[in-house]
Amino acid sequence: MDRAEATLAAAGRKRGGARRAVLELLDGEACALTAVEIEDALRGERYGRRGVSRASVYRILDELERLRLVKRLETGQAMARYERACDGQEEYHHHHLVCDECGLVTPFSDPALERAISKLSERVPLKVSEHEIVLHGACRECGDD
Amino acid sequence: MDRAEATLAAAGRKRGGARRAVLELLDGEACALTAVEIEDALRGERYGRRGVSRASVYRILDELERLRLVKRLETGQAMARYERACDGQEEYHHHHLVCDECGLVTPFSDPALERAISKLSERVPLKVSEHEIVLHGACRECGDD
DNA sequence: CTTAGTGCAAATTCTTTGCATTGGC
DNA sequence: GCCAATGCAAAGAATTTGCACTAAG
Repeated sequence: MDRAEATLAAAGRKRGGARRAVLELLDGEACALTAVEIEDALRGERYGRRGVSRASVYRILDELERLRLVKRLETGQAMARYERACDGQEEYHHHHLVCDECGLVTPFSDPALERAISKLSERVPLKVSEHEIVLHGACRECGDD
Repeated sequence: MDRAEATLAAAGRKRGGARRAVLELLDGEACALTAVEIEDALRGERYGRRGVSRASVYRILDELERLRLVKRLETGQAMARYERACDGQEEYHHHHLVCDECGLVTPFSDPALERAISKLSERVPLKVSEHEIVLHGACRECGDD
């Protein structure tokens, strides 16, 4: 949140209520939400029934992504998801499990995997800045045969 | 290819020229293509200038994906990409490097990473069937500062 | 000849843009 | 007051669907 405020100010931005609401929402959310989920959540009481138009949601997310305050991710579910970026904060870094049956998205993290990724990143023909890992399958609910 | 023919036959499908062309194209391609790239490629000489309507391309890819003959992947580039599935054939299994500047997509594979993934898959609340890894960054051309 | 395979065009869905208005500073 | 921030409605882009027609078995 603080970093967000600072970065935005540094970018010469004013504080809009809508953007503020989006930031607060994502800050409190552990995992990735879709634009529509965000729009709906902001219509709720929790955020003062403020309501933010969908266009604004997209515009705001897009800007936050450029400022690296938000990370956009694709889970193979036709719409993009967004979550706060954990700039450096290891404890927030994670990846996703996606249930292909019901669409449930859950976060997970694994040090061994991160180590493998970072070693790999050094010997690949790309200056790696991000990585995204998605495991697909059936969740407990759906896959209990 | 053979497996494809067999699977399709088993599913009671007839052999259409369009689907055949898509299969041949993907079979010869090492990495993932977008629907449009596929459509364009099939218009070319190599595939008898057959030409396959975009709707068919999507329909065919969708079916092949359901039959697990093709793998769909999202690289954060707004459109999905498709490549042949390497059912069991370890030597074909790979992941992707995406240059966020120019959009170049390159394949790579890494045994250590695969080991980490498979170990991880066992202790996660999901019956994992697939995994997808994408490294984002700047390629040689774009990131040579 | 029966059913899958295709093309074409219209329809959907997610996302972006244009333009007028509102609101920080 | 000036420029960023928003809302609304229209525009776009990728993908899907409906329907008529062709073709494989």
